[in-house]
Amino acid sequence: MDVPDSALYSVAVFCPLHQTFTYSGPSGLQRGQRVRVPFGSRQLGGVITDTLALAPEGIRLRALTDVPDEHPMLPADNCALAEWLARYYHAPIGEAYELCLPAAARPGLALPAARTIRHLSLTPRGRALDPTQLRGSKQQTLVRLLQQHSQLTREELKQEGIGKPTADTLCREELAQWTEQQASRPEPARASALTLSPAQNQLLIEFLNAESNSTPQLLLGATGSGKTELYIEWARTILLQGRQCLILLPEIGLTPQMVSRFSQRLGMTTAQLHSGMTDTARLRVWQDLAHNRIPLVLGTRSAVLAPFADLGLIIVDEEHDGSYKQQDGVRYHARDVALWRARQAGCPILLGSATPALESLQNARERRYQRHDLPRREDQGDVARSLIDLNRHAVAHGLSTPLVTRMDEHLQQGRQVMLFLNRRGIAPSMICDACGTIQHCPNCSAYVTYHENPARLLCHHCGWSHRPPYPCEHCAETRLVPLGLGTAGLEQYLRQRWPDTAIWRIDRDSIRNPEDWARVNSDIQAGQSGILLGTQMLAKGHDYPNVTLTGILDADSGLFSADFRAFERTAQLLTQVSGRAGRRRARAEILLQTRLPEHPLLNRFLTSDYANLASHLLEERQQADMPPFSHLALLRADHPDETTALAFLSDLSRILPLPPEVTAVGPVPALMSRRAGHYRMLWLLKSTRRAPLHQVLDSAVLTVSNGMKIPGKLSWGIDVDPIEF
DNA sequence: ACTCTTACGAGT
DNA sequence: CTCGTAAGAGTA
Repeated sequence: MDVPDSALYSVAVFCPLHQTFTYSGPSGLQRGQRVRVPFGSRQLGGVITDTLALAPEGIRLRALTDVPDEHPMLPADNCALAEWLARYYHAPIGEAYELCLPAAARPGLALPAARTIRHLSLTPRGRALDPTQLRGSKQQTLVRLLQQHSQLTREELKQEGIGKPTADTLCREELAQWTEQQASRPEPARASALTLSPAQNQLLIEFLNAESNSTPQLLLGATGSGKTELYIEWARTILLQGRQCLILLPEIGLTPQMVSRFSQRLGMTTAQLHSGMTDTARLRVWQDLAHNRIPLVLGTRSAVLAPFADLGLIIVDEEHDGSYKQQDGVRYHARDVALWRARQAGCPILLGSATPALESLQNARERRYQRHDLPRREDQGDVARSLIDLNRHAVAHGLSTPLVTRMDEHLQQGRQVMLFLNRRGIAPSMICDACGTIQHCPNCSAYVTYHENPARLLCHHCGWSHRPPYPCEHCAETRLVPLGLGTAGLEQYLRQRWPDTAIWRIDRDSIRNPEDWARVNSDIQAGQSGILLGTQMLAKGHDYPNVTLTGILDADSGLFSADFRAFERTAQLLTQVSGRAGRRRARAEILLQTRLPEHPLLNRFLTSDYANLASHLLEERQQADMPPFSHLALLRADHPDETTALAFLSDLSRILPLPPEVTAVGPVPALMSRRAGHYRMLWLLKSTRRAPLHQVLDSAVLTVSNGMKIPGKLSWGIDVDPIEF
């Protein structure tokens, strides 16, 4: 028998609006339950946020159309998380709730009517493709497309003969068994003294003591100091209490390696959450975490939004890493979300890095965090750093004569040499041989790069690509030649100059998946003499104990950016790259090629550790009244037409009253002023206290949603604590 | 975001 | 006078 719709609910509807909507529905529904609602002429998904006693006036009350689950899909903690995300990042409430659900559980996604792949005509490059005839990654891509377009599950597709089922990587009810095994181990802290160094053990005891207070712990652990072992041993004690651990990592590339280290040392299977998994696999982990069937998970950015039945510890590895910041939609920072979650769950949190963000170091200075330092292990040799003045030495193919001499010496001794060049491709730009014009991407304010295998002009910012020959944008002659040096170009030269030496290239083009990483890495670890070269992927990856010489080919490349964080990022990158090498006794050296041998940052880097560099940078930030000594937020507007984007922000800046503490800059063009055919403008807000900043952002949202006219094709948004301009 | 409504210009 | 694109408003 049908129950009449007797109750009223506030629903966060999955659409980009900054309000909830009221619906009638059967009584007894709870906050966090998924619903489907009529919205205009559409049916959209949403989540119940509240029960109401009476409806707002002047609305046409409509009834929920569907309640797919018996119980709330989002636990109370995660509803609170969604509300906080919407409030802090000034995101539409429905988008914040949608973000907190795994993709496979977002009922509002528009689903095409077609249920069978027979009705689909997928014709990439104009040719019809039969997925059963494809193999490997091509097939996977097609399977993903088919899934999106056909609404078929992976299993159903498999019945059609397409794709293979996902492997079950989860650890299910092993925990009781594991805990029993652990009982035979001695007391945790003492047990670790078997396996941990005295310094590590001391820190572990400090961490265990810190569990009772709510201060976040900051671990400044040099590369090679053994941060990971500490993570694992702290996690072990939490698991033994029967509570859950969340370990955040910046990159999907690092996850498999960490998963196997955790699994091995803990003696249990560990789960992972990252964007490389299928939606179904992620949904399964997500639900197992919510029901306490998984004790520990390693994951990238979005894992910080997962539900936990009994969260006991959060660890954020490489906490300074920019990939923790989401750059579209709800622009959250996973480290900051993690801090909020730890506070809410009342559990300890550890931020670890060899090169912490200046924000975190300042928080430690102000005693908001407790700082711990972990030095390198004693058996590891020291590193000598020096500059090579490129104004005084000949350079061929990016390598100065002194660097080549040192490379030959190290290679002859059977050592490995590492070359760092933060540009991929054959060349970072192309110049016209006829008129000298450097070529731009037709859609972005950026240079095109040149790649080979296959030969292509590429834009690294929008994905534009063109097969040569390509006419010059200025004179239309087809005489473009590569200009400058990228990692692929360097590799070509190295193979020619050192034909009998092993060469390993590590960048996004040569390392496409974790398997590639693992293969190249085990090759290098085998210890054979050779040269490895790569982009910043080198800084994020593994340790290379046999590398005794590191060459930074262009130490200046990070010093010219208009971004106020450029020096911080350069200091972090140089420190991380340097830290990869020089382990195990042998004295290692680092050579930085520069055209600015007097540059204070580079000179300080020669003699100082990161903490010392950072305190100088903090002083500069304080002088400039920039973060962490002030807070930033920005309003962005994108439009195909530059004046429209500008006009929108100018109007807003004229309308909105600014509290005295808030200063505004602009509107100004973004550092990359045009991207993918859209002009991007920014209006920058700065304040010493956060509250007045949020006040301005609130009134901006109010102004735009109530009555301010928005031109078509204009997309606008708010970025709180931005890291890109 | 999406879709339904209204506005205006070229074509019959 | 109708069809087609474009800008605008509203979603409970």
